[in-house]
Amino acid sequence: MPRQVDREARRGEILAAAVRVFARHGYADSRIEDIAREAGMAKGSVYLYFSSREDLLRAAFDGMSTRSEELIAEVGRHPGDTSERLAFLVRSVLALLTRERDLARVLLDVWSAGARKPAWVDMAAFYQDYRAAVAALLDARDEDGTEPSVAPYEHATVLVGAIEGCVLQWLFDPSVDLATLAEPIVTLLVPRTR
Amino acid sequence: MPRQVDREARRGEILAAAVRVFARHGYADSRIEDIAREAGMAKGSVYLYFSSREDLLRAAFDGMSTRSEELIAEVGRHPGDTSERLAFLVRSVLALLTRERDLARVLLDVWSAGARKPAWVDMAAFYQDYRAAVAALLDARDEDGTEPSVAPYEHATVLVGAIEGCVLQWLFDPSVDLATLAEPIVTLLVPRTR
Amino acid sequence: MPRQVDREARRGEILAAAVRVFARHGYADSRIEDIAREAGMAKGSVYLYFSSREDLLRAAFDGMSTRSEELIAEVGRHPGDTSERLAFLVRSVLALLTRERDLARVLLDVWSAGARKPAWVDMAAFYQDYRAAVAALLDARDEDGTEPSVAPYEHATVLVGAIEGCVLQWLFDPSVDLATLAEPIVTLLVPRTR
Amino acid sequence: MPRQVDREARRGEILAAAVRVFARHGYADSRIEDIAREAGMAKGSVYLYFSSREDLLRAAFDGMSTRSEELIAEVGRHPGDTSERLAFLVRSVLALLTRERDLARVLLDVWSAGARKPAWVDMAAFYQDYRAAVAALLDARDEDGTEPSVAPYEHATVLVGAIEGCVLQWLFDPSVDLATLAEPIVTLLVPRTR
DNA sequence: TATGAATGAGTATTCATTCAT
DNA sequence: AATGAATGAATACTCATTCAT
Repeated sequence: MPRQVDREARRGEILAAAVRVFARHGYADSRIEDIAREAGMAKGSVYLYFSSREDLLRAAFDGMSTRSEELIAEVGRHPGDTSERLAFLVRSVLALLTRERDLARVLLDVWSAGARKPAWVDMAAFYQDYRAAVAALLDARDEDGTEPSVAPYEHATVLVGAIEGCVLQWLFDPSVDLATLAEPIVTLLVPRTR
Repeated sequence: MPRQVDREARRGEILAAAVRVFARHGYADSRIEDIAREAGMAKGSVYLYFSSREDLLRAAFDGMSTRSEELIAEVGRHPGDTSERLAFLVRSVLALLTRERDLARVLLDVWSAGARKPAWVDMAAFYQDYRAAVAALLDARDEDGTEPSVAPYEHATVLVGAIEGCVLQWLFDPSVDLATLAEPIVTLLVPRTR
Repeated sequence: MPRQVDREARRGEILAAAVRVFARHGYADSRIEDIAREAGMAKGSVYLYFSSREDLLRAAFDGMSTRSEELIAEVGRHPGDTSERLAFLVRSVLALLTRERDLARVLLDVWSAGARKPAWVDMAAFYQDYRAAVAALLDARDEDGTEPSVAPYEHATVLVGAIEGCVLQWLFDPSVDLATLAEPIVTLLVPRTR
Repeated sequence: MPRQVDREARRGEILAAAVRVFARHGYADSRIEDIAREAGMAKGSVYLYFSSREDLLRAAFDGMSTRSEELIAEVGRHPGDTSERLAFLVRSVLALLTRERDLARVLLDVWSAGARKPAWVDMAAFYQDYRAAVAALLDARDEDGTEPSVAPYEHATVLVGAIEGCVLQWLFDPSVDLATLAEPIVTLLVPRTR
């Protein structure tokens, strides 16, 4: 019997290596061989777990999107009113990306690749869901009937945009302190519950 | 010097063709031959005006950044108080990108490539200048000494981020109406002058 | 020695599986893994019985050539005169290949590989022996001293060629009825004993 | 303007080089690089004229089949009765292959590849046409109403088979004198006109 | 014996760039 | 200036074979 292997664990190791390499050189300049070396194995072994180089990038995106969805689900269980929940979301997302800097850097490649291949990764759906979740929270806040100055869906678009746009700036320029930006975003874009 | 004029015009045609091709397939999947064909000339001729494929992407970015800088300069000459100037900036940027959709799509590739090669295109500097200009406007507004709830530079980061983040969402999903998002951004993030 | 018997049986199973796979996809497009799966075992196990992929093809050829030699030997024991013996040979060969269609299809690969590697499989010797056996039969018929219109060895070459050439056509086109071709070959190429 | 090139001539040179290389090592063991070197050019240049390695093999077959068809057409214009025409066909085919030994050696690869990929090269159709042409000649001979001992189509199959089968033996064993075999084949398989 | 995970040599193909005309 | 034929470096992926268990 051959060496017993935990396929999922092995897959995870390779993916983690790939994320590190993608973060370092960018997807376009990352060679399968680099990834294999980073994972401490031979080129061919990568293909036992991933069907192609592109498959690795997709898996990286899947990981991110899964985490995001978990985060959004967690927000629903967060104590406090909707303002507090939105604040929690903003802080959590930025904290997550600050922590997982490599994953965040890969975002740039995922964005670029995802925009061209809707069949490959449904970026549109991902952001639609994201906006919808935020809009639902914003809307809940207005149950009292007060008319907000900005419609919830547009407000959600701007809030989501501000998060992503701050991440973008941080990726280009590490002197931008991402974690610290949570408070300005909350202050400016999360309406206080009356 | 008619030769000189010709040369610039030819360069412009090629760059425009490149932008169309990049927008369609993405930089990674755009071949020099595609660009030459789109520009109605032979492959080799492209090299008489651009030194490499990457040079075309850089030129596309240069075009964008020049336009942005012009826009920012224009903002300074815009009549009205700082709130109106900021509103004008937001509207102008979004209108520009809505109009130049191809250029906007190339942004994804520029971001991705720019993040890896600081020497190639100084994305950090570009956004630093962008933020600085916005922060200056925000700061001007507070000359009276009132303490704003969010420091100007952070506020600028969030405002710039919101713009870029809304563009991002629009690029993935054309059902997001970019031009229309100007008002929510203005309402939410441009402080009204007292 | 039951172990020994087991071993031979196992080898036979694998070889049979290989022949089926080779017949289906051709040697060039047959993977060791396909053969192992067809034989109901793991890839590595194949190597316990055959030293390489090529070894399987050689073994397939060996099987065919052994059968052919048996057939030729049997012809010597066949009752009747030489005409009848030759007729029996033609019919037997064509019947054998009709029955073992998979083996026949592998012939194409064996021919192709065999022509390049004399050391690997001695195709030249095989056909030399084949022709010699047929020529001997043809010659025997002429013991009376009558001069035949075609020398025995050349006649044998044409007869063997006709058999192989009919097989070839049948392999390309199943609508060619191989078994039925035995009679035309016999009529045209096996001289009647006077 | 770039160097002027006769595309057809260049294609021909490369194909000729490919045939030499295929003849030497067999298709399976021929590298594109070997072919390029044999043709005195760089690897990439081969792809300016042929879309793939397989395309080269197909082109080799196309060349052969075109020549064969020309030969068959020529037979129709050959003076003499049908016996003489058939004899001419047999002699011409064997002379052609004797002359073009490299092309003949590639036959083995073409047979092997062609049998697996009907869409790629229609071997069945090629031999059907071949048989039909020969059968037509055999049939013409019987216009007087005499019943032949073997039906024309089967006779044609055997005659075509004998030719191919002799070629096969010659390919394995150069001591088989192919050109010389024309007479035995004619004597044995081409019915004399009464 | 049997297994199947791991290996890494091997190669077809692509395409940016060059340069002779 | 313009062309497009030629180049050859670069690389994803395959798969026969090995070997630890």
